[in-house]
Amino acid sequence: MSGAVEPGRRRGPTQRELNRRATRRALATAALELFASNGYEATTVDDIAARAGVSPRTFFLHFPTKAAAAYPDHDVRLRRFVHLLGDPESTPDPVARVILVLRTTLDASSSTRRLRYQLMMGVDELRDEDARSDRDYEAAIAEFLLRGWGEWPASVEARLRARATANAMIGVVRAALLAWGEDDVDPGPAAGDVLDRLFGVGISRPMEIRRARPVADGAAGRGDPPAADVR
Amino acid sequence: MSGAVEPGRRRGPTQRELNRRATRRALATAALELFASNGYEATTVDDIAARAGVSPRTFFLHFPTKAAAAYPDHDVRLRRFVHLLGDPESTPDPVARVILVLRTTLDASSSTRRLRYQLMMGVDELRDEDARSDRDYEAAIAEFLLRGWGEWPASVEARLRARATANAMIGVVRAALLAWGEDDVDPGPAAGDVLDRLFGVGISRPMEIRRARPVADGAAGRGDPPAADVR
DNA sequence: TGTTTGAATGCAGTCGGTGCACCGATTGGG
DNA sequence: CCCAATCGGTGCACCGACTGCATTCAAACA
Repeated sequence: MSGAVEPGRRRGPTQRELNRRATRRALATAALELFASNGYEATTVDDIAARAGVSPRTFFLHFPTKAAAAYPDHDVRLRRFVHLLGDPESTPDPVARVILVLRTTLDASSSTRRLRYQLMMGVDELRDEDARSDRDYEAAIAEFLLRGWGEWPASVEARLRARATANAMIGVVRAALLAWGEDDVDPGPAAGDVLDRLFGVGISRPMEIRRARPVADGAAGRGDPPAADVR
Repeated sequence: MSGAVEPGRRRGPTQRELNRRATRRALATAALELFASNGYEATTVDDIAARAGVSPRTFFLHFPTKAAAAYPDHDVRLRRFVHLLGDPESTPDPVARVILVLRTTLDASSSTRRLRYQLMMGVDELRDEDARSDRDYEAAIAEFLLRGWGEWPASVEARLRARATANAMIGVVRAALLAWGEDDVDPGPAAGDVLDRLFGVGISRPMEIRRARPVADGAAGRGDPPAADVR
């Protein structure tokens, strides 16, 4: 009865892990609330820790910087994104696929999320954090493109092409998100259309995202990611 | 004889201004040397100030952050860039013009500059600073495009289009610069070619840059900018 | 010459972030 | 069921970036 791991029966997270996640979550929400109400600069890490009911030292056990607390689920989203991208072998045109996924990812935009986004973009340090996260997306896209083009390992030219393409795409997405924040332009279609025109791809409509099957790479997948979300 | 500013006769900078520039320069070079020899993190602001022979407090009179000292001439370069862009009225296709200018700007790449660039890109905080400066270029390009398109003031769609275009371009340039840093790919042609393909523009060769005439907007120009430089 | 300006300074203090030693609860093994 | 290892959380001392404020001194100017 001690926990032999039967295959197919997933062993739940330990109590320690649960507690850990709880404090992390508490810190993240406390941070967000304080950022929203008092402003980013006016909020000290001590404030956040106090509100979350933990020691200040603990904060840095969960987030490397104050700014990072504003993007608590970056890695989850990134994983989700890569996951949506899926297997490069399966797509005839990797570029089109990336555009599709980007459009889809951007299509879920709630108004509270918009407020949060506006808040972030108004603070230099958080914009930096955002740009930093973009680099991860860029890397993911570039790698996907290279694999999709059958260039792996990649030549110098192919790497340049892939990165340039990825960066250009990210750039368009940034613009769309900015427009979303400032003028309430729906970022999904906006980015999608511009990307289509730029890369000469045919019309691409958002894909179905509910219950996407995990990619078949055998790794211990953490279950199906929930619906996509804005960035 | 008090200072009636005769037109055509430019009044030299005051002694104070010269001193100021001197200390600023001393700080910048001290910073760069220390960053290069000891690494960015290992270098304290006090070190920089000491090497520049100036009080630590003075550092922050010239640069807002430690990282900013690594990009002491950002505004000069930006001005130069805008200046090269020139009058939007004069160009049939603003996009082509931007590409031309970008290519030209990137074409001047020295090997010491490359070392410096590699150094920068290896440090997260300096990459952030770099990304921050990119935002200024993006804004400049976007505005130029809008004016060139005759969209001023701009509609929401036009703004999105302009910003998306500008961001995409900057993205390609980033990729080219990265390739330059990692694989010694000449960034000017690399970025130019990709941009040409992406935006469907005809072949664009680097423009003549020596002694470009100042833009005729009457403002007290600080004289002709010297030859263009990498970013 | 005398007054004003403003760059540079010194000082005290805030805040973000780290290394370290330690505590105490969960965990897993016997 | 108990013991030992583990590991998240804590307190403390500390560093370095950055700021506000009052002061100084040389350049600018009338």
